[in-house]
Parts: sequence; C-alpha cells; structure tokens
Amino acid sequence: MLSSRQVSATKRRIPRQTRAAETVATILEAAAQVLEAGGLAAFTTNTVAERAGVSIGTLYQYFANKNLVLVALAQQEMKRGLADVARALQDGSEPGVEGRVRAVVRAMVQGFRGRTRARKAVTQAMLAQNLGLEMMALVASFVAQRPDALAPALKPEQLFVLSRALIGTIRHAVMEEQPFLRSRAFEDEVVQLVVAYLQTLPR
Amino acid sequence: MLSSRQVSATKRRIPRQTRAAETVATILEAAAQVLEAGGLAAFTTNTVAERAGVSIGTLYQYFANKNLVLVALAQQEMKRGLADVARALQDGSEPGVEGRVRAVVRAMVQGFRGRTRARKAVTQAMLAQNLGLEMMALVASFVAQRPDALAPALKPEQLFVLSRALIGTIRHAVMEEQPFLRSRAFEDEVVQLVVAYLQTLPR
Amino acid sequence: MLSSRQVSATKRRIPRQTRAAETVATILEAAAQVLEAGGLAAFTTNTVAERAGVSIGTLYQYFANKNLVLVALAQQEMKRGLADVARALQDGSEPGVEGRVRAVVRAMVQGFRGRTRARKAVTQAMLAQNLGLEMMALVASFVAQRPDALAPALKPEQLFVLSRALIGTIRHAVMEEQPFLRSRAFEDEVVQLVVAYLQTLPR
Amino acid sequence: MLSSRQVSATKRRIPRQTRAAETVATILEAAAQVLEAGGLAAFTTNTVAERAGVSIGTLYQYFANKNLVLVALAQQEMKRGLADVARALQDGSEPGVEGRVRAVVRAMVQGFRGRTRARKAVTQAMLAQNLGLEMMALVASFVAQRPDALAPALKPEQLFVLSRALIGTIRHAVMEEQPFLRSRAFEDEVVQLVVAYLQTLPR
DNA sequence: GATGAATGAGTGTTCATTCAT
DNA sequence: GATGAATGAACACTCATTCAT
Repeated sequence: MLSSRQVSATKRRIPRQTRAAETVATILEAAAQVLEAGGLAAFTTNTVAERAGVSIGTLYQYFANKNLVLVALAQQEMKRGLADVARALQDGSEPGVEGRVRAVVRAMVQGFRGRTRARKAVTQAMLAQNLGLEMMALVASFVAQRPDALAPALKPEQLFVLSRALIGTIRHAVMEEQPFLRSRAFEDEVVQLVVAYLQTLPR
Repeated sequence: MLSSRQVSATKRRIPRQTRAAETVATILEAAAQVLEAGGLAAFTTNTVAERAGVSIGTLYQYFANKNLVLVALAQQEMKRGLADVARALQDGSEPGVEGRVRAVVRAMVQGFRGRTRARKAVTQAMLAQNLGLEMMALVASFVAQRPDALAPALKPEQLFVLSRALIGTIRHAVMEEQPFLRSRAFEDEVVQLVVAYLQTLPR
Repeated sequence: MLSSRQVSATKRRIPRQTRAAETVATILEAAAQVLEAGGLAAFTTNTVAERAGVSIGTLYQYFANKNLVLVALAQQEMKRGLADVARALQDGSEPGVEGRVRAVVRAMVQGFRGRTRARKAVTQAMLAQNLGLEMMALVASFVAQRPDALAPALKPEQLFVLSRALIGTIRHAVMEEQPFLRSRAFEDEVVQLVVAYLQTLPR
Repeated sequence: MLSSRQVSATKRRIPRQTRAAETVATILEAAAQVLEAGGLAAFTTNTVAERAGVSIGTLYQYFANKNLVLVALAQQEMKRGLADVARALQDGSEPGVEGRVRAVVRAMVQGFRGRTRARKAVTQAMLAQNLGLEMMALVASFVAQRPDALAPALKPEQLFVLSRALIGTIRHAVMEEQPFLRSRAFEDEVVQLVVAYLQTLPR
C-alpha cells in the first residue's frame, strides 16, 4: 500500500525543517533529471546524489534505499498529475461530457511536466517493482473522491476498463515514444474512445 | 526491430539440426519456468542454464546475451498468441463484429499459456529494454496481413488507439493480477469498449 | 595502557559539574543497554546517543570516538567488579584459603550486574581492539595493592597462570553462555582448580 | 553447529576437482597471511582475493560471504591443532600423566603454525560471531573420541573447567602477546595447573 | 560442441565523525 | 554547551560473460 501513512514510512526521516524539505526536493529533482538524461540504466544512487549536489550519505538519510527514491518520485508526479486533472476539470473544461473528457486527456498527456524519458523510466521502475497496483490505487482514491465527474455508479469492471483503457493508451504512446502523443488527432481519438464507451453505460 | 531477419540475428547460430533446436526450446522453457517461479529478479543466466540442464557455456552458444533470451521468449509467446487469435477468428468466433471482437479478447486473455507471473516478467523486461515498440511491430504486421478482420482503412492514430486500448486494458489486468481477468463480466466490458469505438469509425 | 591518567584522557573534558557527570553516566548506561539488547553489531554511536536521549554531538563532546565509549564502559564495570571482589574478601568470605577463593569466584561470576549479553559484547570489543592487555593491567594493579590476599611472592608466570586460568574459565562460561555458570557445582570446580594449584606453590 | 555436514554448507561449491581444491587452499593461505600481516582490520575480501591471486568473484564462488572465510580458516587450524595434539600424545610424550599433559600443552602453544597475529585475529572473529561455542564443540568431539587420554569419567563441569582453564590460559597468553608464551617456565606452570587439578579428581 | 571455473567492473549501503547553527 | 544535518571513505557482494580444457 502507498497510502498517505505509508508515504512517511517511505522516508527514513520526516523532514520537519525547511532545510530538510528542500534537500528532499532537490534529490527528487536530480532523480528526474538523471532519468530524463539517461533512463533507468543511469539511475545510480551515487549519480543522483552527485547531481543533487549532496553527499551519498545525505541521500540515504532521507531514502532508505534506491527504490524508494523512485517510488517517491512516482508518487509526487502521480499526485501532481491528478491535481492537474482536477484543475483542468474545474477551470479549463468546455461544457458537456466530451469537454470534460478532453480536459482529462489533455492533462494526462502533459503529465510529468513533459519529461517523457523520465516518465518512461519511472513507469518501468514501478512495474518492475510490482507497484503498478499501488500507483493505480492513488488513481482510485482520486476517483472515489469525485463521484460527480466521469464515473457515475459503475461496476468495478466498468471502472477498470474505462480507466485502464485511457491510462493504457496514453502509457503506450509514452513508452513507445509515439510522435503523435501531443497531437490533436491523437487526442481526438482517445476522447472518442472514452466517450463512445461512456455512452454505452447506463446513466 | 524484431523483423524476421532480426530473429535469426538474435541467435548466434541458426539451429539446423534437431538437437540444437531442442536445446533452444529447452532453454526457453527453462526461462519461462524461472520467470514464473521467481519473476524477473530470479532470472539470471546461470539459473536458467541450470534449470535447463545445460551449462552456462551452452546457453551462450545459442544466445549472445541474457536479454536475447528474454526477447526470444517474448517473440515466441507473442507469435503463439497471435496465432491463437488467428485461429480463434477462423474457427471459434460467433458471427458479427461483436463475435469476432470477443474471440480476439478471449484469445488475448488466455495468452502465455496461463503463466501469469512469467507473462508479467516478460512484459516488464520488454518495457525495461525499450522493446515495447518492437513487440508492437509484431502486432502491426499481423494486422497488416489481415486487412479484412477488424481494421478497415483506419488512420494510424485510430489503429493505435484501438489496439493499445485493448492491449493496455488486458495488460493492466495482468500486471495488477486482477482476479476478474478471466471473468465473463470483464470480457463483456472489454468487448463493449472496442465495439463502441469501432462503431464511431467510418466504414 | 588504561592507567588512571589515561582515564581522563579518555574523555574529552573532565566532568567537573554534576550535570556533565550525569550525562556521561547516562551515555554509559545507554551503551550497556544497547549491547545487552543487540550485541556489538547494534552498537553504533547514533544508536547509543538516541538511547541516551542526547544528540550525537553531545556524545562526541564527552567521548572522542566510539571505541572510547566501550573502553569507558569496560573500565567502569571492571572496577566495579574488582571492588565487589574486595568487598567479598573483606565481608563475606569464610575463613581459610578455600573460603577466600570461593568469595572471589562468586564475585567474578556475578560481574557486570547480570547483563551477560553486554558482558559478552564488551569482552568481544576489548579483544577486538587489542585492549585485553590493558584490562588485565587493571587486575594486576588491584592484585599488587593487596599482596596479602591470594598471591604471595609469585613468579610472573605463576601469577599469570593463576589469574588467567581463573578469568579464562569464567570468561569461557560467559562467552559460551553455559547454563551452569551460576551453579554451585561449577563454583566448586573452579575453586578446586585454584586451590589445587595454589597448594603446589611455595609458601 | 559446525558439524562436518555444516562444513560443506559453509562453502558455496563443493570442490570436486583438484583445481578447485587448490583454489580453496590458496584462498585460506592468503587469508592467514593477510591476518598475520594486518590483523582483522586488514581482512577485506578484496585484499584476500588479491593476495591469493584470484579474482574477487572466485573467492565468492567458494565462500558465500566474508565471515565464512574466517570460519573455514578457524576450522582448518583447529582441526590441524587437534591432530597435532593427537600426534604428540602418540609419538612424543614422555611416560606418566605429567608427560602426557606436557605434550598437549606444547602442541597447543605451537598452534596455528606459529602465526600468532593470525591466531589472535581468528579468535577475535570467532568470538565476535558468537562461534566460540561451535569451536569448542570441535574440541569436545575430539575429547569424546579419546576417552582414554586425559579425561576419565568426568562430570561436565569438571571437563569444562579442565579444558577451559587450559585453553583460556594459553589463549590469554596469545591474545596479550605475552613474551613468555613459548618459554619453558610458562609451560611448567600450565602443566602444574592441570596436573594439580587432575589429581584432585577421583580416578 | 559442451563445460564450468574464473573474471572483475560496477553499485548499493553503512556509519563514524564533523561543524555550522 | 547542545544539536543533528551532512559528509564520504570504505566494503561487501552480484552476475553477465569469457575461454581454456
């Protein structure tokens, strides 16, 4: 489980001081940069520490092991992404179901602040650690807190197919580095897929 | 690329004799067993060779490096899976689009001969090696050879969304070890998703 | 050497105020507890400081390095043990050589206030640091100040064999965690050993 | 337990070939040399491998971890030492109890082929790993197989005191690097101690 | 062709110690 | 005097790969 209680257990030392919180942020930013530059293969604790400008000891003061750096980064970006989705739904969506779906798709495509290689690497790492389920749990709790939006009372299988078709399609485009990822044509088709499926569901 | 020319390059020597072909098959079977038992973490060349009952030197006689064992296994299973799909379409599908879609979904769910852990591990390995694109190329060439079946003249984005939504949904169910993977309810929803999207496309 | 002059050099600052002396005592007590709980492997400066409820910086204010904490603890317990022996000889011993020997043996068995694991760990640490000789020097000076007691004018080799046979036997019982350590039968035999040897020596 | 069955479990790979057995012997000899030269502090897997002229990987092919190298060395030398004791009793001892005791003491003093620093280091290591009991078990089984020699039907406590007084005294002389370790005067006193105690025991 | 002993580059991790606050 | 975040040297151990037999 990666519930919010777990999140603290993930770290060795809960950063109470501003200084410490900054250090953690610096390390995560360095981690993202290393992944963006060289992928998972380049992701070494020593490399990340060096990039962050801290000693290897400091890194281990905040993260008990290498994988937890990746987990923390994944969580941070997943939460940021979900917040973006929420904001897009509230502020930027055109009216109607299609407008809302389009807002969500657009936010998801923009995820990880455009760092596609880092996004790929983090995804690989989460899958390799069998944490795919845990990451999806973050999505599930997000959806559960917004019963209004896209998901009316759906059966579990329906919610699963809806969410994974959406996530899976975009994830494939990311992992395969498809050039049309940010194109309007791609967005249109993903929206089409979701809307078509939604219309078959009982209201 | 994993085109058929690549396939031979994958092996160090082309197995012409039956004996050699058997050895290769033994190694791949051992690889699948190791993955099924211990996941990607347990997959070491020495372990696979031991399981196969051959020396590590012999393994390297047929596979130039560790990754190529995984690639060969992935290819073998992907081809087997596509052949199953083809057979399902020919023999076992009920009439109509929905019937054909259902046959495809059912074949995909059954993939990798039920070895879910091995399937997960191979998927992880392919993603970790950035070979996701290459695996999808096998799918693409399969689809290209059957213009009749599901894909009429579709735009690339449409074909991409259609295939990845389907593959992505099932892959997520596999990777998350969802209990309903083989249920009728899940199958119904996946079929629904695909059929709904197909109907929005120009004939 | 761990003479009384060394003792002060052991500490960074001589605790004149009560507060400081208390801190030192707290740290040594914490050290003993950590050793008792987890052995030498668990004995890290950070762990000891945490247990003592002081910061790691404070620990280093009183002990120049990790080993000196162990040395100080060893000295404290050795001195306490020797004082116990002295007291036993004065107060509690039955008359005769055997009575005196028995009192000494009994006091030695009780050493380190019953904390056998800590006693083991401290012994290991002293041996590992080549400080066995220094610890024995404390014994030697104790004996030298009581020429009356057990040792008449003995040759160095005789004093060595006498003391080390006694210490060595009890130490082995401690290190091997022999269940009969505190038994009467064991005490009898150790007394027997010492008395028998003493009787062969010229008066 | 360090029974003979354990001994094989100690090694990763049971050396069947002559070549492999030689490699193991080479590594143990290198380990002894490293200990003799620099004590336990210098005992690094890389250092030992280098000294042995093998790669670090080869060392780990035969010893699952660093400590097992020390354990194997301790066992080898303990067995060699016990064999020396047996030989001394058979060939070189003068008649009578004292003669036999003297032969044993002399063999024990010569132990570890004169490498006192290595002997110290190995002893420290065994104690630090809480393997003192296991090493003594080798002694016990040796004694049990020779009911004739020194130990008639003794009570456990008597056997313990007899053996540990002897071992403990010599061990202290080794650990404290006492200059008289190999002197006749020291030998005389140790013999005296043992003989005096033996004479108090019922025949 | 087959074997398996040997290789060694590469990396995660610990923990005693310092020093700016 | 006290704090505790930061440091970084030091080491154990893995495993893909080679090549002499």
